[in-house]
Formats: sequence, C-alpha cells, structure tokens
Amino acid sequence: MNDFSAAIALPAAITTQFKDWEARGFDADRCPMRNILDRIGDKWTMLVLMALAVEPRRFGMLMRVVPDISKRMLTQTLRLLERDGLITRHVFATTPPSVEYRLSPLGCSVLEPLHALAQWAEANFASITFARARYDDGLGRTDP
Amino acid sequence: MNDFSAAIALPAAITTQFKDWEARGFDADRCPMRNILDRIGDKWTMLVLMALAVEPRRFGMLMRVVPDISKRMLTQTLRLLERDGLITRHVFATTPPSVEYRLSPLGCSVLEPLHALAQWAEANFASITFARARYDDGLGRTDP
DNA sequence: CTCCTAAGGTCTCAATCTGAGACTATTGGT
DNA sequence: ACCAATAGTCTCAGATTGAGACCTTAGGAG
Repeated sequence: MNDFSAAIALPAAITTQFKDWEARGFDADRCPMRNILDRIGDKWTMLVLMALAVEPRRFGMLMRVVPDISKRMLTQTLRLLERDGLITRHVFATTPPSVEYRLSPLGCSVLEPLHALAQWAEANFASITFARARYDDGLGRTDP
Repeated sequence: MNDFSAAIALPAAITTQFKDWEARGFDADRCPMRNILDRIGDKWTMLVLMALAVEPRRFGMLMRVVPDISKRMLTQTLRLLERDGLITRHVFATTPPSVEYRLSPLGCSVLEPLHALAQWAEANFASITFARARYDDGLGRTDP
C-alpha cells in the first residue's frame, strides 16, 4: 500500500537522523546540514570540488575545466571553500604570480559522500530523463 | 609531501569517475552530474527531500517544517521534483482540497547518498566552524 | 625604450532569480 | 452574510549572478 517504507534498504537510520534534525528546528546556525548545504549546495561548489579531486589546479585551469563558470563566481566559490578549510591556496612567485588550489584533508573527505551522489546520478539519470519527458508531455501530473 | 592522495581511503575510484566526466566535458545536457546538481544542488531541494523522508506531507506542513522557505519557492521546488519523478502529488477532495506529497521509489533511493552527505556534515561541522573562525580572524589565508 | 602578453583577480552594470506578501477559489460552519 | 482553511498564483522590490572591462607586474619581441 505504502511503497514509501519498503523502497529503500536502510530507511530507519536515515529517517531517524532527519527527524532528529527537524525536531531541533533546522536552525540555520546550529544545524550542520543547513550549514553545509548553504555552502556546498549551490550551483558551482560541488563541480569545483570534483575538478580539484582530479588534481590540484590553478585558477585558469579551473576556469577552463568547470563549464560556464564566470571568474566572479569561481573566485567567490574558492574563497568560501578556503574559508571553510576544504581547500588550500598556494601562491607561486612567478610573473605574473600563479595560484594553485588543492583539496585539504577535510576537502578530500567530502569526496566520499560526493561520490555516492555521483554514483546515484549516473545510475538514475535515465529514469529522471524519462520522467521529465513524460511530465512535459502532460502525462506527468501524478494525480490530476 | 602531498597529503592529497593519502587523506582518503578510496581516492582512485572517485577521481577516476570525475576525470571521466571531465573528459566528456561536463556537458550540461548529457552529463548526469551536471543535470542532477542543477536540480538537487540548490538551496531548498535537499531540505524538502529530507522533510519528505520523515513521512508524506502536505503543502502547509512542508511550509512549517522547512525553515524560511517561501510559498513561491516551495511550490517551484515541488513541481521540479515531481517533474523529475522523485516525488508524487496526491490531491484529496476535501474542502478546501488538500495535497499530499510523498517520495517515489526513485525519490527514496536518493536518500542514501543524501544520508552519506548528512553524516559527513554532522561529523565535520566542528572542523568547518573552526576553520571559518580562523579564517575570519585573518589567520586563514593559507599562503599569504 | 615601447608594446604585448601572461595570471589572477576586482569592479561595474545589466539580466535573472528570490522573498514577502497580497490576492484567488471553494464550501462548511456561525 | 461572513469567516476560516488549503494550496496555490501574481506582483514588485531586493538580492544574486553573469559578461566583460579594467588592473598589476615583469619578461620578451621589435
């Protein structure tokens, strides 16, 4: 009847955690998830982290590798990641000076959950594309 | 010398995947990660998914439970999730009509990677807060 | 000399997106 | 006749983002 609780292997641990946070009010300052999502849950951050996962890279290289990002947003994203200790910044005294960014150990550790998300994305991309097409054909409204 | 490759247990599988996608250009239409991030990588979507992970919920309840979200954004977020097949929408003919949202099996399956991220957030929240304070005290610039 | 280029930014302005809150529809209750 | 409740939509002001001009410094070309 309710496909909800049966569809996934470990719902208890998951829903418990979410229920827990919810009970504490998702308070913006104290809730870890709120905090972390405000940082990495945006358009560019995960992409930048993934680009740095391949190898340490300089600003210009990141511009080339992260698609469609503007200088402005790349700068901002890198500053915030540096502030949070996920990446480190190294200036080399060439002329003009070049700057390399690399993941810190903390930054490396976030690759694991990011990888989980990536795996999911790859595994379910087809389903999503299909659902999207269906919805756009007007058949999608689940309960019209 | 390079703490990069040693800091995490499974870097090879991860970097390989990212390198792979990068080689294919992160093309906005075809890259799964790009697609998925454009959808769930925003300010509200993960929070809404988490709220629905606890139990199926009606619009008004979601408003109360997801902190600071506006009607406008909640509506938009729910529509996009429905379009992508992650949630379903059920109208009940009460007066006024009420609408319940619940995770689809596909939506349930995303809880797993989301949970991984949540675990990471909880485990590393203190480190991040510390790094942030350090940076804001002007000590943060990694290589001034 | 003088000009050009490189890298990594910053700054400005226009376009886009978001938030707050007014407004809508329907019908049972007072 | 009027109010309340739910799930939205609509509008407008304010916040965020993107595109691209501009800045700095020193080596190499002419």
